[in-house]
Amino acid sequence: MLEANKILKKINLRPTTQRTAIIEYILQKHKVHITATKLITHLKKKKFNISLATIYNNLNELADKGILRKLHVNNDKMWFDSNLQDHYHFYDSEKDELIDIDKNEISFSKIPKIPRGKIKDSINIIISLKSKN
Amino acid sequence: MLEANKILKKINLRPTTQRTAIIEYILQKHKVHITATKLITHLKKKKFNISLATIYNNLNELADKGILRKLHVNNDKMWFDSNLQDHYHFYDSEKDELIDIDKNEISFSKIPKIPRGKIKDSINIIISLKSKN
DNA sequence: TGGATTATTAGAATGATTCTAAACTACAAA
DNA sequence: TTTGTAGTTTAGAATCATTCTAATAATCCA
Ligand SMILES: [Mn+2]
Ligand SMILES: [Mn+2]
Ligand SMILES: [Zn+2]
Ligand SMILES: [Zn+2]
Repeated sequence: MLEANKILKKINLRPTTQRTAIIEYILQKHKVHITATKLITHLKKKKFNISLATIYNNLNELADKGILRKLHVNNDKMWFDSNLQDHYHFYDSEKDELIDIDKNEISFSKIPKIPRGKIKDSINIIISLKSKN
Repeated sequence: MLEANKILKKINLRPTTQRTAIIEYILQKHKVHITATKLITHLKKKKFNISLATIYNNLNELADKGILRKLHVNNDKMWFDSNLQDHYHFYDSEKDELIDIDKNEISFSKIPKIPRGKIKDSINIIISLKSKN
């Protein structure tokens, strides 16, 4: 059984050709940052036909099941991240590309006091890059 | 001359009633995080009529002139921040509200190596909050 | 194998933002 | 003051990412 389909079985989703294609893309690259548009473009280039709605349905479903994580980078589009570790990102705006920053590449010597009655839900750190002059 | 209009004169924009209203709102609260929709709702409540296009035109123009800063929080909408200091944010998703974190409330004991050929453009830190239990 | 459940899809709907082009206003030169 | 011009506002259309709808198709398992 395909690795992709083992994953689908584990999370109780039927192994359709569309899902398998999406998951195989994710597995192949191991650590992926992808958007719906980038993914459909990639698949269409490989002559694999799929609708945009299916891409969204599945990326969101995989995020719900904890296989992917959703990232807000800028207001343009939703990113899906296959790296499930705690980590942060560089954003290369010229290439429109995210680069992982391992959790232990950043450490804090001082962290802010959380407002009372609240607890931390998630920390999002994005370091935007530009070209050296 | 109104404080708002002094600002407009300094940045070479004509003091229209719409602009004056927008800037007065920003000044009154001193440190503001606002979105276009929140602002138009506020102004309409005060019986001040203005079009959404004008809100966007002006918030963007003020951002261009360095009077406001644009913030990406999530993909829903653009935020405009009147706090020009280097700082970070808590995001209270229940209230849909941003809270400033002063630059010196966070310090780093380790910072990641910037990829070669690139330099840091901006650092964006958002700590999303949820209610305790 | 049949029927229920789940999935895919095209196209419509939604929401934020920008664009267009026409009407209006501020400003300053005469 | 008047008036021409550049700058501004506006309604509504356009755009783009995303979600929804409801019809069709595939998967599953009794
Ligand atoms: Mn953006
Ligand atoms: Mn969002
Ligand atoms: Zn990542
Ligand atoms: Zn702020």
